[in-house]
Parts: sequence; C-alpha cells; structure tokens
Amino acid sequence: MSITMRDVARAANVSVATVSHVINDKPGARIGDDARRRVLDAVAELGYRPNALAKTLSQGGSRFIGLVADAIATTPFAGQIIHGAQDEAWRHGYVLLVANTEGNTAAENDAIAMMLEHQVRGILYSTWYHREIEVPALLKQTETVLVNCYSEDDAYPAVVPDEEQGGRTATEELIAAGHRRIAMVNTTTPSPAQTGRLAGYASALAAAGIDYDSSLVFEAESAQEGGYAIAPAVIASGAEGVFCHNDRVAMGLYDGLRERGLRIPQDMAVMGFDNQDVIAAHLRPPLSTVALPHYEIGAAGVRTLLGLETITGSDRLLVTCPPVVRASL
Amino acid sequence: MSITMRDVARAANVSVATVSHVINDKPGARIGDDARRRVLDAVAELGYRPNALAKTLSQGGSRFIGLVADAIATTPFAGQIIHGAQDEAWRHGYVLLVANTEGNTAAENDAIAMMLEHQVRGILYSTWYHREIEVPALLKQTETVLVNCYSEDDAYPAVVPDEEQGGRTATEELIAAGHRRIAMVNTTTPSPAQTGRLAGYASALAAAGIDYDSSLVFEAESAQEGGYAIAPAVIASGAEGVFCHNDRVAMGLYDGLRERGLRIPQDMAVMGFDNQDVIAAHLRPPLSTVALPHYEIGAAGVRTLLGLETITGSDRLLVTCPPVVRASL
DNA sequence: ATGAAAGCGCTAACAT
DNA sequence: ATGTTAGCGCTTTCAT
Repeated sequence: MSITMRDVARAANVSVATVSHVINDKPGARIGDDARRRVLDAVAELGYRPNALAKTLSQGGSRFIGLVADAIATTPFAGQIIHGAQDEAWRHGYVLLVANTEGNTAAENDAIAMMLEHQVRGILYSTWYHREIEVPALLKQTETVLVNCYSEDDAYPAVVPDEEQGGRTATEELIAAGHRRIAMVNTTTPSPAQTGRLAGYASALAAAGIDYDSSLVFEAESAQEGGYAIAPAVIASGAEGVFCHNDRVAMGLYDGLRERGLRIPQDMAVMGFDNQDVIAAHLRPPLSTVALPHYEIGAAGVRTLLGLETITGSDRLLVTCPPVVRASL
Repeated sequence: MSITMRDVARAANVSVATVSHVINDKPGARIGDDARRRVLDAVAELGYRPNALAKTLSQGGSRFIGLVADAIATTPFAGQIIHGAQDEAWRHGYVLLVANTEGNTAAENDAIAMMLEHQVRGILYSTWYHREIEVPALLKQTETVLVNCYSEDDAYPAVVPDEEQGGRTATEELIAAGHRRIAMVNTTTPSPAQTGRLAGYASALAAAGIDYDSSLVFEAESAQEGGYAIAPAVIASGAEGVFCHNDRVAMGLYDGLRERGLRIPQDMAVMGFDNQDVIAAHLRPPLSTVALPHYEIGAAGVRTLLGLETITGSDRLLVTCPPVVRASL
C-alpha cells in the first residue's frame, strides 16, 4: 500500500536501521554525511511518512492521551477544555483521543475501553460544569486526572476552577465600582459553584468592611428564566449592584430590570460569571463578568497527567478565574 | 508491561492463534467448547485487553477517522458536528481523531500530518459556519470529505446544510402564522447562508403569492449588535413579521423592538435561524427558529467517507434544516 | 559508519 | 480442532 521505511532504505541504498537513525536524528548514531543525504533525499522524493502506529508498537507506550467529555455538543465550555488540552498535549508530542459521552454511562465505558485498547498514556475525565462525580471503575486501569470535576475522596488528582476566588473577584469589581449595597443571585443547584461563589462574595464584603446581609442573597434557577423571575426581588432589596451566579442569569435579569424601567449600570450594576461566548460580550450593555478558565484547566490537566504540574496543598489544582470588565458596572 | 495474547494463550494452554480466533469470534474457525471456555476464563482472569495498535498494524488500515475542526472552542456548533461524527464513526467501528486548529494554517497542517501518520482511513475537514474554503494540499494524500464547507471546484464530496430550504421553511412559518408583510434581515457577510436563505425567503413568498418587496429586505451585521441597530428600520417598514439571518440577530432585534414598545409576537413576529443553544430557547418569548443540523451533518460526513452515503445530483449533500417553533410568532 | 536480526502484539494462511 | 509461522512497519541491540 503505502511507502514504508524499507522503500526508503532501498532507494537510498542503506539499511532500514540507518533510515531509522537519520529520521529520528538519533543522538548516538554516527551516520556518514553522504548516507544521510541519500536518505533525506529518498524521503523527500518518495514522500515517505512514518507509521505512527508501528512506531509506538515497537517502542511500547503510545503517544495518546484520552479525553472523555460529557457534553461537547451543548456548550462551548467543553470545547475550550479540549482546545487547551490539545494544545498542551501537542506541545509534548501527544495526540488527543477525544470521546463525547453526553453523560451516557454506557458510552462512557465504551470510550474508556477504547482508549485503554489504544494504549493511552492516561485519561483526562472531564465535565462541562464543575461538580463532584463518581469515577468510573475502569479508570483504575490507567493514570487519570479529573478535569473540571473531582471525586468525593479526592482519590484522583483534579484540576478545577477556583470558585471562591472567582466570587471574591466578581464582588470586588462591584465594590471597586463604588457600590456597597450588593446583592447576589445564587443558583438553586447544590454545587461547588453555589458554595464557592457565595463564600467569595462574603469574603470580599468582609474585606471591604461591609456587613453581610442575608436579605441581599437570592436564589434562582441558573438560566435566563431564573434571572428574569428574580428581578423584582432584587429591585425591592434596594441593591445598587448585583452579582449573578452566571451570565445566563444576568441575561434574564437584564430583561427583568429593563422591563421595570431600570437602566444598567446607572440604576443597577450587574456582574456575571462564566464569560459565556455568545452572550456576555453582546448584551446591552456588554456584561462585566468573571471568566471560567476552561482552556487553562484543560492544559493544566494534561500537564498534571504528564507529571509536569505539582499539586500542592490539597489534591485539587485550583485555577484562577480572571475578571472581564465590560460596561455593566 | 501489560497482559498480551501470549499470556492468555499460556494460561489457557492453547496457542495464540486459538486465542485470536475466539476473541474475534472468527467465522470459519472451529474451536472446541473446552478450549473456548479456557480462553474466555483466562481473558477474564487476567483482565486481558487487546492492543488495538498491534491489531491494526497486522491487519493494515486502521480504524481511525480524522476530523479537523476550525473552532471547537467558540461555538457549540463544532461540538455538534463532532458529536454526530463520533456517534456514526463508532457505529461502524471507527474512532475519531479530533484536531482543533482555530483557523491556524500551521496547526491545520500539523493536524493533517499527524492524522496521516496515524494511518487514518480518511479525513473530515470541517468549518463551524458554512462557507467556501481552499482545501489544504495535504488532504490530497487521503480520502477526504468536506463538512459544513465546500471547495470552489467541488473537487471533494461535501456535506452542507440546505440554506435555501431553511430560508423557505422559516418564511413559510411566518406565512403560516398569518403574516403577509414579511421582512428579512440578512447578513452583510457574503456566504452561502446569505444568498441561500434569501433565495428561500423569496421562493416561499412567491409560492404564497406574495410579491417580493426589496424595501423589506435589510442587511445587518450578523450579531446581536446588528439586530439591535436595524430595529428602527424594520419597524418603519411596516412589517408584521421578520425573518432574521440568525438567532443572535434576532436576540438584538428583540431588544430594539422592546425598547420601542413593540411586543413579540403581537406587534411583530420574529423568526430566527440556527437554533443556537444558549439563546433560542431562553429569549423572552422563546424564539421560533430553524435548526442548523450540525449533528446530522457530522454523521453524514462519516457515512460519505465510508462510502455509505451516495451523493446524487451535485457534488454536495444537502442536509435539511428543520423548523423549531416556539413562541415568537 | 552501517547492517543484520530480534522483537513489539497481533492476524492470517497454512499445517497438522 | 488447534498449532506454526510469517509478516505488519518500526526500533534497537549487537555485529561488523
């Protein structure tokens, strides 16, 4: 079928061993200038391309890293994780084997089995939103790193966003914009985001010498509908600014606020969370928010898998969520 | 290192050939019930897992299909294509090798080279929005199918959305809702979507016996900002309904309409296009739109590559864009 | 400085 | 019904 090393060897009038040596630029190999040139020429002429599969077979241990994702089709979040993981993997000579499971356990096991059969160096198990998961038993059979999720017992290294720092940052932005009476619209869904962002909100308030007022903390379904529905309550609270659990909630809140004649940011400053692509930059006014560093999380996942990143302190690597200031405060 | 077929053979007291036969359930192989049981037991006991790489090496031709995408990190569109492609690939025993290039030519060539070295059965070259592309020269070296894009000379099979049918469907929905004076907000960007959707709009009008009125056709940047800016003009046109080039434009238009006191759909019916995840279902009111069938496009791409799908007529396989009716008309 | 040969884990004739 | 053996394309040790 295709051109093999043998063909090159024959064309260059050398042995396959020699070809192998020059192609891989083997350190301790003394190849004559002439032979080297002949090989290189033959490679170019024949359009030779090494067979990566054969290579890993003979070397043992492949250059694959598996990435199982639970939802690459619904949000761009998983895409960003994949992007970061891939860039980092390539940087180290690895190729990503991606599998999308859409939360289906059977698909998940198939995916992991497939990766194992392809001799992956390890597996990155990722979720599209930060949460606790039960680690599939199959993952015991290879090195694995949890990405954007973690197991209860922290039995595996995990890379997750620093929710608390993110919540603190969001609140600090509101404070820096001159507000003191700041509401928070939290999610109704129990999650690290729910507790972490709230803790960050509280700690930023405390640091600024503002009393925590529980009547300023609301809960709403974490989507546009939730934000819209909570608008009256937020207005009634007399808040000057509000930190929303995520950008979608902020988007719904925008509608609710405007419908009641409030202007953003003059009458109410709004801060989001996630920096979600299709939304944040395009609301009116553009939404200030805190970015979820998915790209960086994916990249850090690969580094952790390859033993390039050391997780100090807890067993989770916390990645910083940077502020993205636009015009809503 | 790991358990090989030899280990299983030894444990079951048979030859590797026998193991291979029972594991692959080879048709024309007569294996004694006893031997078969012993092999199966040994496999289970040792936790044997076949080495997919070795397998493809000896069989020739791997089970990989490459998918190069230009933007998996920014919209969920690419994710849906990947999802569809992966499901279909798995169904036929193939594994997807995904590479994200974010439009970078160097990354693209690296990706294709990598796939070639991994002996892919073929490559799916995809873009996140439907457009004409220049096919990378490297792709000549393998079977390739264009997904959500096409080359000027149609030198490669391509799978794309049926923009014209989509535009027609969108307009028909507006007509079915009782409107006759229907505006269209087209994009300013030259593209198959621009011409196709407009053609569909015109043809639906014609079919309903409504005169095409060029003063009802507007152009706007295809994002929220464009939709917002065009709102006054659309209102001034006296249209009862408007077909927007995409959901983001519709989202901006919503703002512009409401700001001027118009209610949707009572004062103006709105139709979108794309059925974009984070937006369409969550606007107020939920947006009626036409779905871009990315999942199906990805799946059809794989089928085309495997020769399971025959492209009749032109060299492009047109995939239908189905309507998604919600509350905006 | 270069080549011969063994072997990576598996499949597929071909023997027995 | 089961085993032997020769590759698949490459790397690597050991000769020469």
